[in-house]
Amino acid sequence: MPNAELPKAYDPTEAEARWYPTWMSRGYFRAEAISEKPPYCIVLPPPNVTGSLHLGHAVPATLQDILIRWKRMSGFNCLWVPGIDHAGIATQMMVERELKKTENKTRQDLGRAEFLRRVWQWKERYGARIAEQHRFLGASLDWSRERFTMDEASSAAVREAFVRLYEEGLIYRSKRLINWCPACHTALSDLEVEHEEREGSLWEIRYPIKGSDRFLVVATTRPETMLGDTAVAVHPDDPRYRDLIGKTVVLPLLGREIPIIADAELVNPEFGTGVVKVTPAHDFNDYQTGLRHRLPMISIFDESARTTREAGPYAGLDRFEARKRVLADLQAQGLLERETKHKLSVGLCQRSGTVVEPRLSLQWFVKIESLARPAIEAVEQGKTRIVPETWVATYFQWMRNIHDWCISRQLWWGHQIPAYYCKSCSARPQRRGRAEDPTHPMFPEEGDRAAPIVSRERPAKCPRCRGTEFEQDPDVLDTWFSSGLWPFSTLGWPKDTPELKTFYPNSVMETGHDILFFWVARMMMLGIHFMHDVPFPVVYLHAMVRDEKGEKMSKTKGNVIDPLHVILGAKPEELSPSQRNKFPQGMPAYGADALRFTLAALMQQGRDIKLSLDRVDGYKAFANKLWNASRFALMNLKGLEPLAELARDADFALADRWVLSRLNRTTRSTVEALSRFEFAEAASTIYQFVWHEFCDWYVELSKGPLYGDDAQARKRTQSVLVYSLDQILRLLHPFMPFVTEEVWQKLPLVRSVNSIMIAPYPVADPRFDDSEAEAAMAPVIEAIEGIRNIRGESNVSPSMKVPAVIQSADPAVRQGLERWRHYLMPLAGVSSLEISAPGAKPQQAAAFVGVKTGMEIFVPLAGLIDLTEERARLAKEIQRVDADLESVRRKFDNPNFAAKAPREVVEKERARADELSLRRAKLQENLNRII
RNA sequence: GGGCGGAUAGCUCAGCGGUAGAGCGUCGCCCUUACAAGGCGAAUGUCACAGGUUCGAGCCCUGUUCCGCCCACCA
Repeated sequence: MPNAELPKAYDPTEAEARWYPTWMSRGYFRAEAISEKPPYCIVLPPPNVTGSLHLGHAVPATLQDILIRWKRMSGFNCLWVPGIDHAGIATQMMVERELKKTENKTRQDLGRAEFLRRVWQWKERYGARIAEQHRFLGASLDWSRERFTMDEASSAAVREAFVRLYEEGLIYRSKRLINWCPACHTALSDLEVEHEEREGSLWEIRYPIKGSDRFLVVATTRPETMLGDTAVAVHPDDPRYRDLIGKTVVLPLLGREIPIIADAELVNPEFGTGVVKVTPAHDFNDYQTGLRHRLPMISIFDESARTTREAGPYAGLDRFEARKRVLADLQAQGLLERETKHKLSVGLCQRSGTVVEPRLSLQWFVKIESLARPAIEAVEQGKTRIVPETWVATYFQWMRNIHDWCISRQLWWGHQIPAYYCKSCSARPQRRGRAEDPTHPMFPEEGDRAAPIVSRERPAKCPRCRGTEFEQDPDVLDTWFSSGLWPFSTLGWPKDTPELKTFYPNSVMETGHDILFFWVARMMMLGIHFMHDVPFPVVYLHAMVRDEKGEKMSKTKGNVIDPLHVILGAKPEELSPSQRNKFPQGMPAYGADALRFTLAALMQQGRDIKLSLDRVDGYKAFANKLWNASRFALMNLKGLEPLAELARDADFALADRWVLSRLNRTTRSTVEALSRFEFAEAASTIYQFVWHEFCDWYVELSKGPLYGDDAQARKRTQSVLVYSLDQILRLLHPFMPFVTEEVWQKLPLVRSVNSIMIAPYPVADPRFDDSEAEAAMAPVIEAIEGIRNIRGESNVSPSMKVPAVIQSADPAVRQGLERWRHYLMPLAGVSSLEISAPGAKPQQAAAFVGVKTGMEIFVPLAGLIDLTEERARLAKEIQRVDADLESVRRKFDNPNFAAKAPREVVEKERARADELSLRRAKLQENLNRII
């Protein structure tokens, strides 16, 4: 029989390499555009093409594959869309960095077209790598529908969305103060700015009042921006300064005369000196103040945050150098009153870490309010449910305070904005490298003088002057603009495709909570706007993977783990230094199944999970356990015909009924947990059953009939074994696709399909629920455990059989034990078993008293047991029972307990008190016997 | 400044009103013919602190202390 040749240990690497290509070539991953089956669709959050995947990416791949495989086996027409995100700014930076390193060139050296060619090369390289990593994870993605955010179809969707929003007045161009990264030379959205608390200073500076020898003392954390001050503000009700409102101060260093204004919004009279310098072009508060008071706006920094000629004698300096010079000169002129330590929060560019500089510039925006409102309502009305619910408040808080979205980026890699400037009649788009004309500040309400033509295609003729030469807006769109269309752009939108009809809305959005705003919120807004329906009824937000110390995985920290290293193993030289420390011999191949099961098992609904490779090792052992249980079965199936179905009316033995009942309950709990996205619950339910019920008990109990003479009992046991394994494998398949397929193929089953991945998912069948069998097994298990306890405590070798005496006052317990004594004896290692009503107790025997049934178990071990130890053991047991008794008594000592607590509870406690008293009495009796 | 998590066994975490649990690790006995990646047994907790509600509180409420995260234009 080939089965006997099964190796003792499961080799994941070998099996995993075989199955993925098989499944793929048979087309199991492909969805039908039109089908009788109910649709189920998930779009994979497209990973950034900045590099290869790290272990964090294995989470969405695993969880979504679990859902997809479960639903596919449950009869759904499943579509799981693979894709990759061009990740504009991030990828451009990676390629620029590589270019600098390998060729010592900048993107400007190459020019836009050549640089883009290089980025596309990068995309091909890492895109392929990412797809490969997903395949090794076992992700059953429909590769025939793989997409990229910058492929032609996605680009068409982006242009369509942009033009429609523009025509609806929801996209506009405006000169505003935006977040600018002086290193990346681009605008950023609010979300792309990360805040960090830093130690800084608060400087107090004297501004001389014109025509007086008095000063106004302003407080600032950024003294260099005074070069761009166009006013000084005080609170209108501040008695200290009321008389100065409307007067003029002379800006130190530059000598510019600026007004003293009153502004209740900007100024908090309690803070600092109660006087605020106003720099509208370099601070968001000051900008608003500037708009309110129509102040001039002077840009003193260029795109690299170096001072412009507006800074007069300070022109041409880096902003931090400018600060030093300004402070030194103020000091020299005696205008610096004092410096105090001050904590402040600085904005940093998410990608480069550079301190962001607010900057006045012409950008494209999405008018957000009318898009946000329906997205808020959808969650309020439960059209989209957020799981875990704790994120709902966060979603609302952000959505209700949302600002217009700056979507233009001064980058090369991305979707170029479909706006065209006629070369002959309209003003050219402004060059952003130049400082804006300070004497003619452009206010948003003044509109856009250089109105472009916004169009899906490059226009043929200018409608104003008939010109035919156009220049396309050089800017590209924020990466998240195209991602926001993903749930429908991947299905063919704006074309009216069958896929769109079948799979929109998607079934669930499964992603990390870190991109709730970046991505989920935008999909909600754009999905509802363009498709008139929410993009998905459920958002499941998973926790973030951290390393075992709880730190974020990042390349710079060197704690990123390549999922392929975990799956396939890695040589020492392939590992990062910190990993090599832990794995000096290299990383072992844990296999995709073990990795996936670990991620599922750790996926509690917290904020983050700490991944330890020791856990992966534990679940690798689980795969091996399953393998060996199957191997045991296969070695003992001689004579069994391939199993079609388990006869429900067979004359099952207690163990059969018990395991079928437990299996059935496991099936029910697993499906319920999956329905609630409780991956950890589902995984541990199966784990617990497979290892600690099926393997520990049923497999052991099956040895009797399998090795015995009763042919009918053998056949029945074989059938239950095969049936149970079949169910277990199918239950487990979404979590551990490879080992389950590998084993399932070897089982003698009558199959209607030739892969487990398209076999039906188990359904709980109430007819298998058998509380009676479970109750009947309880005393058997208790007796076995009691005897094992005695043996273990006395260090009796497993090979040594011992006699046992069990006494119970309950005739039903006695009967059960008598009937199933052939279960008890081999599992407890008992040579002779005597079952009786309580009576004379054997001499020289160790004793154990059952917790629930109160049965007394005696193992006469004359000469083997150490009486001192036995005494200590019983005494300790009594102590423990006393503690429990004490806590129960305390309840009854309180008269309110019996009066107010529910009757069931009181009864339960009373029964428990009786049980405990009985147990205590017997333990004491046995203790006395020894003494 | 606002908001949200977390604090339970050595470690990682379940439990969220009625007998404190799991996995890993630790300790003992075992190569018992599926599995030593294994079997059997054992030990281990002022459930962060202080109040309150309740017959009864890791669990609910209030406050405190730490740790972490998110949002926010107070110089």
